[in-house]
Amino acid sequence: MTTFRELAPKYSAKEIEEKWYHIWETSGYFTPVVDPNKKPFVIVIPPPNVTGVLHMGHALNNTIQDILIRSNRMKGIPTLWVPGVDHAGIATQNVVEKRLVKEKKTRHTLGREKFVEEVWKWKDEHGSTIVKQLRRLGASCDWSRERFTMDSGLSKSVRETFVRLYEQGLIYRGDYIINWCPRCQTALSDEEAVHRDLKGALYYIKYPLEHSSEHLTVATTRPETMLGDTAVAIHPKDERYKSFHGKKVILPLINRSIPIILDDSVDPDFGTGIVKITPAHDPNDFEMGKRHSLERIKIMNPDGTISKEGGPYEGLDRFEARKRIVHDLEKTELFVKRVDHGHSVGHCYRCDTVVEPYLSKQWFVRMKPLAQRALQAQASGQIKFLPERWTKVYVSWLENIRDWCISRQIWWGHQIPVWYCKSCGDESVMVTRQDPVHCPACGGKELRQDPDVLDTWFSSWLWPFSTLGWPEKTSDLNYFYPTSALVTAQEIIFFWVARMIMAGLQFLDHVPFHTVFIHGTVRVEGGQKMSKSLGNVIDPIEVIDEMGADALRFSMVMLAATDVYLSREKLEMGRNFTNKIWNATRFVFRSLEHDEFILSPASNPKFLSDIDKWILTELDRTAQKMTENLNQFRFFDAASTIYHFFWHSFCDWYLELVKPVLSRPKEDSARRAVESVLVHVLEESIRLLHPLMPFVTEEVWQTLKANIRSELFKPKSIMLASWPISNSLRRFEKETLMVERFQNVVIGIRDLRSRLGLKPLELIQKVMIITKSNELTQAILNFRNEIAAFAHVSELAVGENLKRESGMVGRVYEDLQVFVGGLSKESLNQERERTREKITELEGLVREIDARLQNSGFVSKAPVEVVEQEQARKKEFEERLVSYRENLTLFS
RNA sequence: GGGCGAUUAGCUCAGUUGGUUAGAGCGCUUCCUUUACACGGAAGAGGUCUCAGGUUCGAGCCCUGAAUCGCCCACCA
Repeated sequence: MTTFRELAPKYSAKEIEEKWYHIWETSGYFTPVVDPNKKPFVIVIPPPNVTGVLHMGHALNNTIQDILIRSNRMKGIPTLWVPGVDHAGIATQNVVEKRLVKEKKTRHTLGREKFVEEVWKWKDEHGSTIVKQLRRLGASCDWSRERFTMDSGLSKSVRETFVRLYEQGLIYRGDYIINWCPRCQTALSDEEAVHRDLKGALYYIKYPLEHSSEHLTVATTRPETMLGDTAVAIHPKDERYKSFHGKKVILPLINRSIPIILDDSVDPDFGTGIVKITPAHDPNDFEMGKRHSLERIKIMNPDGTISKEGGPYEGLDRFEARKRIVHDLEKTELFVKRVDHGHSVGHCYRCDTVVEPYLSKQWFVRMKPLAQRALQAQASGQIKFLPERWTKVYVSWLENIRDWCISRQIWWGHQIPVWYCKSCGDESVMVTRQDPVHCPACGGKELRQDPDVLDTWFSSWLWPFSTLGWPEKTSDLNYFYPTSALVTAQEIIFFWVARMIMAGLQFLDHVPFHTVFIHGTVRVEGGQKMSKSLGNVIDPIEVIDEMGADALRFSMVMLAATDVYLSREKLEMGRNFTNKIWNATRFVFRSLEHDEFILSPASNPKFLSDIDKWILTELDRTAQKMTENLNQFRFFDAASTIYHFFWHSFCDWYLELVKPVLSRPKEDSARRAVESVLVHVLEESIRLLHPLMPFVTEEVWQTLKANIRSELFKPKSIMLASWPISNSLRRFEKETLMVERFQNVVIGIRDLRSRLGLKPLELIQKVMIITKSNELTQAILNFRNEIAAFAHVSELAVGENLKRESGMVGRVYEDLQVFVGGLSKESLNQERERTREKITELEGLVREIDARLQNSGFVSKAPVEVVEQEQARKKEFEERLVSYRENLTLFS
């Protein structure tokens, strides 16, 4: 048993964190106790990639989730946080392929089956890295419900979803232009092609008119695609080119005759107003090709080299081909010019290769009908974004949604549940829940499954219900769906959030969550995103090793009101606060002489001093504010509320004030009361802090529990202790006001002391406090010992009608004045100047208020309270002015 | 091209429906090793709230415009 006396002088985060996390997990505290009479609080984790390692974005994201989970759990609500990992198709495949390269193997030499086995092996060995790291952060996920997007249950959800959508006519297969990554050799969705502005060039090339010496000049940024041109297009109303209508041009280098077509989509103002059309390599051209029934010539292989359709350029890499084509054209009269041209080019979000618009046969989900319901759900208030402005991002994406390309030409992922009959060909498509054994059309048994796998997001979008057992009607699904909140970053609103909402509505007729909380992006100081490739990463695990998880969590929350620009120094805030908590605890513990305390001291006020009542009142206010802040997802405000209370109210004032009391004998009743208050305030503070800083608070709480016999410590863990509930009966407003007066007196004396060059421990001979009422005089006298101790004063005079002595300087408050005497001439001169400045300042303020009060508009239109308030302020300032002016006369 | 956000102390940012003399952390200055904590304590300096108009009795907050920065979206051949 840890005893109070044994509390280590230094907080050793590592040991304590490991100890408590292990106990929490093995005791099953993360697993909710289902209570049918209570509405549960549920979050599903944004599943990190199985290839991932914890970065600061995860640290922030999961800290916020854990705060919500832990605070709700303490409120006695059955609370579930579902953890899991995403199989991250392309990313994982890339990682494993890279490892194979070291062994001089490729996935093709291994074959599909062996390769997938390799990936599973890799997953088993390395895939749990991030899951372990989440534990180090303190995340109170229910690990007994941990899921993986490729596990059998989730695979079943994926299959069910695909089949349903297919049956509903919402999945189709077709030849379209998609984004193709020549390095990964797979299709990508529009969201996976990241557009970036690049410096490129616009090449002007003459296309000679057939049977004529005339020519048309086209402008293109991708000259290599001309190998696949099957037309040139002009705007039908473009007067310049009217005479070319119906004619043909000869494609240079290839010498193919291609038509001149008329199309409204041509912008006459761009380039020459003439555009070359490559239907197989450009989405616009593809559409135009459909309208004009143009041939589609694929001039590129999947690896980005020129295909045999490219004639003399066959085999060249696409960028090499571009250079060669430009070079070859330059040798003819057909090359006009090259001008610099900035344009936006898609890049593979996984490997950053420039993607190619590429014609191929892919599977798509028809998104419009799904988007419709998702928009409706938002409009009817079933979905709320926080902060609200993200609603607009969500809405405009859904309004402009395009079909989702879901097939990927990789091997790691959910293979598409589609079979083709070898004898009937690709047109006979079997899409079934059970693997088919024969072709329903011809009875043939030679079936072939579509080799493609599904986009990883096709499993992620089912996450809020697939993790709970859907499509089975499990009790988990019944009890925990829909979930309560989703916490994520802005980057995946499209990828994930919007699609989950669509899936929830489509498959369960209910939004998957009600609140979407979007937190900031973590960046490095200077503004870049934190990324490995930039080498500017601050590793959260290193920070945890060095400062502790609590420090990291607290700092992140304090910083994350908006996007976070992180630096090492900023993280010290949390470290320092952890240290403060630990040391305050040590102080409290070593001050305790008893082992039984009044654990709700506020209900026994007769034993309490005004100072006790003040700290209890502040504590109650803190509990109330924190609860409100957390309810509104205002994590920064919650954190700064408790930070301020604990550090500045509790440590700086209360602990210092009670030190003299704690030097009294054990039997002293005031001492006894103070001990109770200390235990009470400390205990409740750490309960308030627990969602933010789970480890240090558990350690402190358990030490209290081990040494104090009380109902309060009945729970086995602070995790299971109750969330403090604010109660006006625990507040002492009048005493609190008095303590604030007293604090002002102390601050005033200290200010004067420091201003007049007196050392902190140098005794001040005389302090005089002039009050405006006998009541206040008595109140101040109650604090005479504290004032003497705090301000180091040998003689203290308090009263309403005291005579100020010449040579004393003072500070003026609303209803009292503090004077200090025994000063040097130099100090007096300085203080005289300061008093003059103060007078000028107050005169200015009074003039301002006067102007306001004389403004008839203000008096007639402002609320009565505001007018009265202004009048009161004026009166107060004027009184202070009188005092300061009188003070001025005392300097002589 | 469209949209969104930001602009408040030296730095990083709060400031919730308009209403006292605009706050915090870090940094800075002065003092203090007083037995919980120097990862600390006390005191202090520091702001024409980007600019220009407007609404209002009253604007950091609402409206219009401008500038600068950042982010997102987009089929700029």
